[in-house]
Amino acid sequence: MNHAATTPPSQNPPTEPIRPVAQVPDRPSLDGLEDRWSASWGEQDLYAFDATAPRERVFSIDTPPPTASGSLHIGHVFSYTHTDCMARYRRMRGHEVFYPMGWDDNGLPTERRVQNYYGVQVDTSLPFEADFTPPYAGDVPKKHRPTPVSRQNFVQLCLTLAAEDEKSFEQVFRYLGLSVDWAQTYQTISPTSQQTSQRAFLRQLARGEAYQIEAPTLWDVTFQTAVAQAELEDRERDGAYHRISFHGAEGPVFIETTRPELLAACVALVAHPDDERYQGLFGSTVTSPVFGVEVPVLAHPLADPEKGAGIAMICTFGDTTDVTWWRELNLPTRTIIGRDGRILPEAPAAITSAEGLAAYQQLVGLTVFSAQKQTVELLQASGDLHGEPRKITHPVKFYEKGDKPLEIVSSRQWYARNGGRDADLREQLIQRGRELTWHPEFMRSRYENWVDGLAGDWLLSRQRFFGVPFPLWYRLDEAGEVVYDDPLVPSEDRLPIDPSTDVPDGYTEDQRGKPGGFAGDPDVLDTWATSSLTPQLAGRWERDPDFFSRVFPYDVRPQAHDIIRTWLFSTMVRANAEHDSLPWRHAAISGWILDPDRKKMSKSKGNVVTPLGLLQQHGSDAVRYWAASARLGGDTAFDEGQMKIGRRLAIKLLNASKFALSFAGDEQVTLDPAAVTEPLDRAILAQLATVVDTATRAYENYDHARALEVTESFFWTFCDDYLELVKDRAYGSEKFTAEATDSARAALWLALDVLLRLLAPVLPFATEEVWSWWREGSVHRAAWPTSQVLHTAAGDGDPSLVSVAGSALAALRKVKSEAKVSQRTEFASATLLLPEADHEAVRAVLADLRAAGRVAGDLTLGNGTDDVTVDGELLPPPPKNR
RNA sequence: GGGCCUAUAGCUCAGUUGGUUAGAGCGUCGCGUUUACACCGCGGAUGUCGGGGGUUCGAGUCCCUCUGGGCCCA
Repeated sequence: MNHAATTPPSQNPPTEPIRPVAQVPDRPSLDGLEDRWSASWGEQDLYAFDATAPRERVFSIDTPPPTASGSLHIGHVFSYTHTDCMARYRRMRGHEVFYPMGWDDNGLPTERRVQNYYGVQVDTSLPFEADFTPPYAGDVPKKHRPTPVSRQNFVQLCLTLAAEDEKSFEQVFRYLGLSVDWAQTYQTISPTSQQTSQRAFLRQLARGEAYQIEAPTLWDVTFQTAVAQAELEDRERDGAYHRISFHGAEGPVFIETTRPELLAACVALVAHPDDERYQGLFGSTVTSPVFGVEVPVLAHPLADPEKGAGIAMICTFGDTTDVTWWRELNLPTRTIIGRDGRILPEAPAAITSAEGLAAYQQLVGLTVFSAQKQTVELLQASGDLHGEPRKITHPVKFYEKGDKPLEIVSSRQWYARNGGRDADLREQLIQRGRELTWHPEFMRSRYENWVDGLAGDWLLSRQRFFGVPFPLWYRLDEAGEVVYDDPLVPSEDRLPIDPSTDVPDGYTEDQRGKPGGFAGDPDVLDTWATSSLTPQLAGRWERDPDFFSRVFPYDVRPQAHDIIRTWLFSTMVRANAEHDSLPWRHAAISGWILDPDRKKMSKSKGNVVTPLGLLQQHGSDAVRYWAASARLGGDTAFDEGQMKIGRRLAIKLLNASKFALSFAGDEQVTLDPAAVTEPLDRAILAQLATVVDTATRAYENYDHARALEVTESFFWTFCDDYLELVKDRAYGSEKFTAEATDSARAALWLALDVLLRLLAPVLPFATEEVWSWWREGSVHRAAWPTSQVLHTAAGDGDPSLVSVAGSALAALRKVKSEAKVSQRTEFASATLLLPEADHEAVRAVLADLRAAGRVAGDLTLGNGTDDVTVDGELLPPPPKNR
């Protein structure tokens, strides 16, 4: 583990100016703090990044850009709070924090939202309409048939809606109190991002990392686009094994398949080379039923003897195993499924018999689903379907955003090397993963697991409308056919370009689409191809080299674990290739929010809790408290109870602060360690010194939850025991000397000063509010506390005094509680029974105990156990007021 | 099938490199309107640390194994 703590740039003791007179409200309240302080921070540019800071003083964050055209959910609030706690801690440590925000408005989610919001659909054949008004805006009736619009109009709608969504996101994040520098915002679709993305692609192309190839490709028939491995997910689906007979020289050969509709696309049968049942068949041929195509029987180790009949038909293409077989066994291609998911009009050339062609005609134009039914009927008619289909459930590959099973079609696509076909590169990327410090550590195995399992290179091209275009054109030969081999590439200074409107050098617009002319690449880049460049986008790569050198490689990438295989991995691939470096030093991986049933929270569950509503209901500090209570990597229950606790903590902080500051009256609060003379006061500060050290160590180790826990737990002891014990003394009761009173006040103020700083990252609003009562400037630009001042004040004070005194106080309270009388009831006299070893400690705080326990007469000590008890005489309870 | 995480009070979770009698908050029950705080305070009760085995003077903690939950990959 890499625990190397960053050397703090400044370790000055706190010197932030103290106001001459503290202004404490009569009734402190959390209400309205979010609006007031977020506005104030904005006006002051409190979180502005100073781009002149030297790299070693910069702490840079590669913030996840939320998908602008979705909606923020509670998971965003959760993980962004983790990041913000880090950012605020680092800022207080004296780092210049680079904390940008991005909006991921590029890609399919935006397309989908625009379609649904405006009730439109792209028709690429339509021309641009300058004054186009969409038929609806968010109020599309159910029965509305999408209005066709041109691609350019559609893109404009995407940009318009994304901009609106971004505004509302920013509002939520400001309300949440994220200390983002809002001047550093970027969008993944902006011209600058397109330029960066296209530039990076051209570099990949120049280095030979990007290439195009005609190959079987996973295809989503709904979205009409190719899909990459990283976007796949398996879903359990019902299916059925159909037992089908092929006709061999020695009699029928039975295979079992879940996809009988692909029979016309069958190119071979395959069994495991060791499978004794089929030894005699290897090398022979059989004829497919219904279509009458002769196919070979082959051996391949991927054939699973346990599965079905142990012999399978290979079709082009039913699944990824078919693709492997097809490639490794050099099989022909017989495509029957089109890109719309329907059976193609043209039968494969291998089907030659009249019966076969007639049968194929019955399938043409059918969906996969209907084609299956039809094929089954054909098989039944020919007597080649045996028995009832045997129902099973099996994993089927889906596009993660789609709802129809993926098909595999052969198509020309762009790919980028990512180690999927290259053991050296793969090893290099795994090594990069080991250079990265993961929080928590075990998340690295997710990464390695993914890299190890890569099945091929990164599919870059998408057949969509809204996205970053490929910055390429192709020559058209004399027949008007596209010449793919030698794309026309723009120089980098022309970027960004749109090949559908821009013209390659040496050509004119009127040559577009003409024989001997050119054609633009119609595709857009995978959104991850742009999102993998967030360090470069936010860091102004190639646009401002000085700026870039101050932020890159970044200090930390915060994100959730579900996108390790996509965002994290692809960013590693790009940085490794382009910069020969890690993109960041640390990866801080947040867990997920689970609903009370321990399931991942999702919109489809109909959970209508909006983040803003939640923040308004409980207060931002309260919600942040809930989020910050969870350590990195831990999946966490959505728990409003925890938010209520956070709210109480924030309120308690206001009230305890008011109490401590009230003792100054019209005098200036002082932070004078020398004034702390009483043993109990020194004890509490000694304990707080340990808290500071522990919390600091925790933050250095990206463990905000531990820092909060130790601080919070101290704070409650501080309030419940310490404040009660010193109350009388701090008020200046005549039972105490002026020096003793001053000691209590000094300790309270010193403790408050430190506590506000410790809690500032988690509770930015309440701490800023209190800070403003008595300090100049913002607590969020104040120095993180060190234990030094506290040690000075505590001297040789024994921190264990606090707990000894606390349990003695609890024993006194318990007597009253059990006697069912008010805590104001006085003891005539009392004896504390506790271990003799503790007597000396308790004697040191006896006066405070007498006051807090309201012992009118003597308070003496006797021998007892750790479980402190009291032998005492209570006076009659005081009369009830009012 | 391979891998990762997780199992501690009714609930949510802490428990450092093994070290007496296992903690916190919530909830619950009882009491209390005390001039920081009723968005409050005080006090009480609550556990075979998932099961089994092992290492050790000593295991919630380390090892093995079984079981449950969650996730990633195939």
